[in-house]
Amino acid sequence: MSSAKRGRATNTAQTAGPEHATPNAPPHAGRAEHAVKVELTAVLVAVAGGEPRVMTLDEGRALPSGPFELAHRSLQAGLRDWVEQQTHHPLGYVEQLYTFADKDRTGFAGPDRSGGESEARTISISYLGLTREREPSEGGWRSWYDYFPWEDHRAGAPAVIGKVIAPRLHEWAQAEKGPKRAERLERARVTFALDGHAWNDELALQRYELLYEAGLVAESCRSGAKPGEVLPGEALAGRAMFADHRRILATGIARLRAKIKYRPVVFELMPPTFTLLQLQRCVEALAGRAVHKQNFRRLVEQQELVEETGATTSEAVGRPAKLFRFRHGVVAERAVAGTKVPLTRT
Amino acid sequence: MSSAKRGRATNTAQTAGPEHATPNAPPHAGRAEHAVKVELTAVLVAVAGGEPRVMTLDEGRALPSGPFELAHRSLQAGLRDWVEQQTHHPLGYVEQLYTFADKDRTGFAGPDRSGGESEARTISISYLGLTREREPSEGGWRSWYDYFPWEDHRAGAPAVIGKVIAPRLHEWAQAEKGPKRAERLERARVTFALDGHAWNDELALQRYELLYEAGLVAESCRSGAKPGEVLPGEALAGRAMFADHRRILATGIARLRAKIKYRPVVFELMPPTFTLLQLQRCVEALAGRAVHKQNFRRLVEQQELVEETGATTSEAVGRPAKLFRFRHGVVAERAVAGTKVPLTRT
DNA sequence: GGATATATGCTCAATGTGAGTATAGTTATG
DNA sequence: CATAACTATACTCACATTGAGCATATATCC
Repeated sequence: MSSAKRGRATNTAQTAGPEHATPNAPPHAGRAEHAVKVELTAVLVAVAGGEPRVMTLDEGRALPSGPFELAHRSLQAGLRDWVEQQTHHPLGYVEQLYTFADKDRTGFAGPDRSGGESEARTISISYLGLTREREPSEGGWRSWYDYFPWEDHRAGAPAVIGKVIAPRLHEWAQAEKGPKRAERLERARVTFALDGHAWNDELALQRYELLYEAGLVAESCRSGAKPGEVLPGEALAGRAMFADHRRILATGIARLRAKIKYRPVVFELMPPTFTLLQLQRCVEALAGRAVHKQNFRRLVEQQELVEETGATTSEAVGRPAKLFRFRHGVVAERAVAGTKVPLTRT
Repeated sequence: MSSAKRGRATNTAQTAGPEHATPNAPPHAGRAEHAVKVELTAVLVAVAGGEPRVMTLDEGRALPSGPFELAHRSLQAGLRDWVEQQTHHPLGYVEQLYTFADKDRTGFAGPDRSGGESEARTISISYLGLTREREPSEGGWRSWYDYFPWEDHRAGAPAVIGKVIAPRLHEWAQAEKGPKRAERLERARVTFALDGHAWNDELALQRYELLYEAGLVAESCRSGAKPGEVLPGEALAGRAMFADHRRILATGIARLRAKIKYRPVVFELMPPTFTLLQLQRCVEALAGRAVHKQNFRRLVEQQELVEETGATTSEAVGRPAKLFRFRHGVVAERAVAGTKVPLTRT
């Protein structure tokens, strides 16, 4: 066996053959490959002013992104390059979200959608990044509830769900019949907590996808809108984004909401010292729901994730609060173990 | 603005310009892109004979995989094509795992690693698939514990951990000093449950990565082995695989072990009817640890995921067991809610 | 000096969970 | 056919977790 036949990268062998007995030959070696474009996209999150913020470009219509290039050492390195170049904001904690390649979601054909002749495939690899805002109002940061107004349940369920979303999803379900109708109704009930179902903050992506399918967000009518579907009312839709960036944002929100419940990642979003209420507000901003104050403290303290600095603060009215900092040793341990969050039942 | 400028796919615009004010222009439009190869890889899992099996090719050295092609409608569709073509096994439940692109992990240069001049980038998108084995001993299926012998704790911690892994990881840690040594020791303790730490079955990937870094698996010495690292002893290593397929497999195992604890996916692996013990054995095979029998039944029943068929079976000795089937309605609901698994403390 | 607001400590009930005991219904074997 | 061996299934118990609420402490504001 020639050494040329086992190049370093997968699939470099150019000839098909019966050499399957070689220890390391990929089973499909020799087939022709097709190149596609690879796009890196970042959901960069910070919390400031009690709001969960996401870094955007182009007047809030796009997430930081750029093509994966040969010069990049790795996917993450490529992403860091793009984000730092586009936003001048350094990237801290980063984790991969999802890789999308749906044909009809990447495009953004409007009423005048141009022909699809040069149908190049684009694969979009998305990442979640966590950081702190540096200057008070650095450009580009927007509350993610601008894009998903129905996701903020900190002061109870938003009116838009009962007044607009529920009835229109109901119409959408009625457009089907039999088991398909029942299925649509059930999806709507579970994801939007209708008819007594409990609100599940981690279903942010499923909710967006449901609205997309039902034709209730602006992105629906770009290319995938089926005839007969309800068309979007701007009041409902929340802010739209370029291509499938809002879907990627929803994926990031869902992932982060799930993650804060079992891994101590809130730290990445907090200043060096903070009060327990600030920490709670941060969690509430992300989860989009209220947290039981006393139980939150109990949890944080019993997990030994924080320690007192000795100092106190009295920036607002009321009894001054102790300042805490994270215990980096414990945080590192727990990065692999568990952390939880106590919610309020109502 | 010309319609040519807003093609359907992301980044088709070829000229840079000041048109940032257009509603949908990607912020980096106009930059040159670089093509890379995209590889789809499947971790296809079944449970048979009380063992968790994974579908392999090439004498167990590779996972089913193939390049993403223009003809594929989507990433999943491409994956299904490849798997069905290579294994003749239909694919049921599928979920995306991770997208890898590390330069020094995709290759497999042995002692005679060929030059890296044509350094094409390969991105590898991996998926987890769940099915049932069809015929008794269809080719290609192997126990995943052949690849990760240290992961099977159903009959207690495997001897290899105490006898081989722990001492060699200790040596590896001693090669560093100061905080780095402490860090290595702590990683070893937490992931391999040394010094009284509890075994966490979901850390399969972290364990493999640790062994890889420590030079204790065969894959370590292909390209990334640093001088001064311990070299692999074959007894320890478990079965090796082509390129980074074993890492992908570890990712799949970790994901599946986490998933069965909160989502009813075991169903995909079970025959239409089964006894509760069979269901338990399936979960145990996946989790790699023993489950408390009575509590397992309590959990399964209280979650109303199964219903009696009315029939009983008496294939082995002992009191005949009732046969159950999954309640597909509830399963569909819970696909979004929760399911849990009671473990045994020891 | 209230009124008001936040901080913080403590109790309680309901539920979840790991574990053990007891009993029932089979097959294998002498 | 009695008994051993084994699996199925029911029930109990101790303890940890968790959602909720009450009580008290210490500030600011008017």
